[in-house]
Amino acid sequence: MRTFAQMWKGLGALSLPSWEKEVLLRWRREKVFQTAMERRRGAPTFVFYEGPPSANGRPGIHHVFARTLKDIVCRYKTMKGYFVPRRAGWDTHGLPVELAVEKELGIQKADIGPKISIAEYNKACREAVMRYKDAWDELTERMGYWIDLEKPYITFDRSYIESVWYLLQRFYEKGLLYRDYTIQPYSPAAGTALSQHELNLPGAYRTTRDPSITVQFRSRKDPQLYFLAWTTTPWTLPSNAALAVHPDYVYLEVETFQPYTREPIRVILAEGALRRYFSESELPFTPEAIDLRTGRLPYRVLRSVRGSALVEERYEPLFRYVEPEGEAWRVIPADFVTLEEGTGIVHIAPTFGADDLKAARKHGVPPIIVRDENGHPSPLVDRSGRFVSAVTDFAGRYVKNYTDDPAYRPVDEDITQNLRERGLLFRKEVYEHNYPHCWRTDKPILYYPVEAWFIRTSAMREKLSALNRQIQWHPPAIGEGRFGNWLENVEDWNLSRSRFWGIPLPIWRTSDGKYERCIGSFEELRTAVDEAIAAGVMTTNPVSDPNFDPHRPYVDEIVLVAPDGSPMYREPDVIDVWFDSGAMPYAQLHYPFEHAETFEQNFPADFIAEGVDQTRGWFYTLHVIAAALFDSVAYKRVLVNGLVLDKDGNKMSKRLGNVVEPMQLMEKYGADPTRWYLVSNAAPWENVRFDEKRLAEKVRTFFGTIHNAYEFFALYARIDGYEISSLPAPEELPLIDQWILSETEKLTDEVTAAYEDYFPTQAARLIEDFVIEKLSNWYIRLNRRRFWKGEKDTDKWAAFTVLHYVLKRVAQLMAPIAPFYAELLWEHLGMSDSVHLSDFPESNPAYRKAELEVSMEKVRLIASLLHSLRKKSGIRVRQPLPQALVPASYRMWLEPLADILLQELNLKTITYLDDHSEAVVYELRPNYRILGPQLGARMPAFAAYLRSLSQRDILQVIETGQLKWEEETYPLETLEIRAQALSGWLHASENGLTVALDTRLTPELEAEGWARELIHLIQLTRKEAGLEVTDRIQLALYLPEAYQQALRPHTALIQQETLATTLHWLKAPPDSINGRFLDTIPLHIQISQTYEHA
RNA sequence: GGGCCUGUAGCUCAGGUGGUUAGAGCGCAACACUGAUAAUGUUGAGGUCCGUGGUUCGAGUCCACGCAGGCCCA
Repeated sequence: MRTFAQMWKGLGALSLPSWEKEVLLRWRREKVFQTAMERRRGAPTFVFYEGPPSANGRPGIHHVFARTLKDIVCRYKTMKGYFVPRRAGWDTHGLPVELAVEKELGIQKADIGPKISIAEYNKACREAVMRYKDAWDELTERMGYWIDLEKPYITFDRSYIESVWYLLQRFYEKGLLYRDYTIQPYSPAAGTALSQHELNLPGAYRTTRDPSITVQFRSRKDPQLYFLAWTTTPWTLPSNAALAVHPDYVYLEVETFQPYTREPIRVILAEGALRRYFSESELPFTPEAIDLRTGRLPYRVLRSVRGSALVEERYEPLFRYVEPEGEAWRVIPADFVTLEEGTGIVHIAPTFGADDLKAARKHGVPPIIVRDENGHPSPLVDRSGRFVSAVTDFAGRYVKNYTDDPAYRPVDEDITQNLRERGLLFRKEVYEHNYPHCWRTDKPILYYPVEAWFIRTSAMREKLSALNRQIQWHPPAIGEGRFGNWLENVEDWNLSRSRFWGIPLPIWRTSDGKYERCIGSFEELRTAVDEAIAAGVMTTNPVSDPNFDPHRPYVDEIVLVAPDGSPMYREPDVIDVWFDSGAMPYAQLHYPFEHAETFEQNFPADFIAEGVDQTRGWFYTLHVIAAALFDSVAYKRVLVNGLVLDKDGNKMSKRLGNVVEPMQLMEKYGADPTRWYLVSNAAPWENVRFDEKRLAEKVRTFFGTIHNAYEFFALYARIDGYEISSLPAPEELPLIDQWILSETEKLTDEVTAAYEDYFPTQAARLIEDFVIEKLSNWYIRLNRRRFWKGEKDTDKWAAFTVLHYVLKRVAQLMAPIAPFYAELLWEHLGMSDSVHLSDFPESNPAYRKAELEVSMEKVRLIASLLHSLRKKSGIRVRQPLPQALVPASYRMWLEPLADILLQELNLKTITYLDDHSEAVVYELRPNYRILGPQLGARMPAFAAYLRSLSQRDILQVIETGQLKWEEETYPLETLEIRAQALSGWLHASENGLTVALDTRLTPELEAEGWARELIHLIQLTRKEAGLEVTDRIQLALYLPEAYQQALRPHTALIQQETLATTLHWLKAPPDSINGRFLDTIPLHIQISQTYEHA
């Protein structure tokens, strides 16, 4: 057992990184995290979900940010008595993994199959995805993020996938999972769809020159009338299925000439596009006026009409290679129509444009497609980028030069020529724009129809929105705005990804699409395979193997049998990885196959936290799955964090070289300051500009201060062998102790409220302010003497006890945010266990003295004003001054604490000036808050009147308690009285408070100042001599006689303060004068240590 | 193009429901203290509250339109 004197060991200069490592060792050795969990087992559960990161990249500082927030909440809730299971997870599928593997293997997507088998490829992905797991685990531990890394959920696990299949089957059974096609960026040269990510690669968008043609669609009901539409992709015109107009725009019917045939025609285009095609200047209305070079055409406007009135008009198609399977070739309304380019009428090819498809579906316009012998639909351009045979005129032609054929003739030109010959080309130009290219083949992409499976989220809009309103968003704006708006307009969720490394869609179909089956468990699949074996389409059952890998390609090898005996093949897609992570509440528990009860208890989450970028990611997919299948929210509360930008507000990127490496940062400054900085700097949802300088500053300002406070305590506790004692009742303590305790209790309440509000920023700021301002700057500084003077009396003991109590409380309050230093402080304060095993403190109302807090605030304000006055006077604080003058209204606040003020400012008395004192110069101002609504526009006049009053008038108003103005009486409450000055004194004012300082010195005061000056000089000498603060000395002094005389009455004080057992005044100056008194007077100080005899 | 967020001192940020002298910390400068001393304290300088217009007796705060930056989506 250590003694208390041994216990209060100092830590020495602040070195958080190395201390933190010791704390980590201790946590590991004593299994503190596990203990913290165990102790709360059986308590109410606080459900937290960890969003799974992907371990195929290194963790960055933004991960530290999000994880700090999660950790704070979980630690806080644990201290508050909740059982908070925290299970790590890994997101393992998806494009980033595939890309990394392809880069490493030096292959491309197209090589999968020919050069490398899917099995090998997926094996490489599986190995690659956990590449940085160690770096992640290391970071997790180093930053103090308490989460269970032993049994993480992993999205590629068999059990995880089985749960996902179960969920997909439930979507399927509810009719919410369906097959359709979607328009996606597609590279015919590479033969593959491209992801958004690939389009965003640098260099993907390039300036391209394309033909830009305006063509005429002949109206069915009026053969002389044409709709003008504009396109930069003439090759899509054979696939035209509709024309779109904006329902609110004005359209004009214009009489003009066909520029190539010179026949008179009438055309329709938007009023806002008129100038683009017809010049303002008057041209004679004759064919001769046509100027093909400038595009100037004579014209006459015949009538105008709203876009909505054109809807449903029919027109003749430009090309009629295929008969549509429905009502095509009509005008439909669409909001996306603009006047920026073209005619205000948009050519719609549902097979080659995402907007086109959307609008066509909305209005029941069929796509222009052909069907093969099996009835499979196909667009008019095949997957290699060539027109199909049905497009007789251009059959087999590439729509772009995908084969680097030097003799390639752009089919766009031929189509244009064809139209021109038929009198349907209205204008031809060249258009320069940014168009996406395939990053592998450098060829322009096509927007192309791709088969896909969708979740019918559009059918759930209302439910999604209603459930969203139950979620508490921090901040609310994201829930209402970004997320809420998104839900209200949500489109169906395209689940399909034509890739390899992902959870395979568990759907099998016959080739003719007649039969289809969605599998929901391995058992179901096993049975289905048995049936297939019985029917002869399979020979063995791989699913019987308990280690069956449900990934591709193994799952692709499974063929099932349809009721009519025909084989069913798996739909080749894998699913969007966002579904993986959104399925995490269920799949991490292998629900419903196992742990159904645990699931019930852990759904939905009480709390999740991730970055804003997850709004359409994890936040969304969690929400959709829970809403669709469980009629519930997936999380009750979500804390959204902003981005971590560099110090100039730029996004961090490897390219800019401004990426902050979190491990290095924590090695250099420590995890606690990093956490504290990220949290205290700004609200979580704001973007943080990460500035290393500020982090370094945080170490000094906050951690340095609290550490100094502890070191101060330990220094004297050690000397006196302080033993931890219970806190005396408040009334037994000096007011200053009562004050700091009251502030401590207040802090406890406020910090608790901040944590309860999921606002750790506020908690951190409150703690900072308390530690720096209240504790260090005021309480400790003012009480230093109590810790070292004299013997172990009750007052000294109380000081120790109070400071110990306060530091201990701070350790607990800061523990969620700065778990390391809090732990260290807790331990060094002699507390057993871990601070993280303690119960979060409740404030003790018995120690709360609100009025004392206010008083002290006034004292500090006045002290600050008086300090500035001393400064102005040029009289140093060592010199006592006779009095300060303060308005009498402050008496009730100041009187109990007057000693503090006297001591701090080295004053003899405080004089309270009567409110009606002639010495005070007053100013009257209106109380705007009260009079504003009453006086309205007369306000300025009233204010002017008050300014015009003389001192005498004002004093009279104060005496009588009322003011008369314009026939009306105004009581004192409607006015504000400010003491503006104190005539004849050195004074200062702030916020209507004026104080003054009496700087007149008497000989007595002056002598006292000298004594203190002398003490100061002797202390310096002691220090130079290297004496301990407790060493006794013998003192011999020389000063000129007059000073000796004046100082005699203070001999005792001098001896006491300098621990001088004897003081001998030298009559004559010694040979060597070794000092100067008050800068000029010759002084000699001679000290020698007194050795006490045993 | 749409949705959302942000804009206050050199830097990072506070500024319930509008109230007339806009605050803090850091940094900077000066000083003090010298029994927390590689510590501590005090004071000071420093602002077109992004801009323009509006509502109001009164706008950093409310409204409109812009500008700049950011995120997400097209």
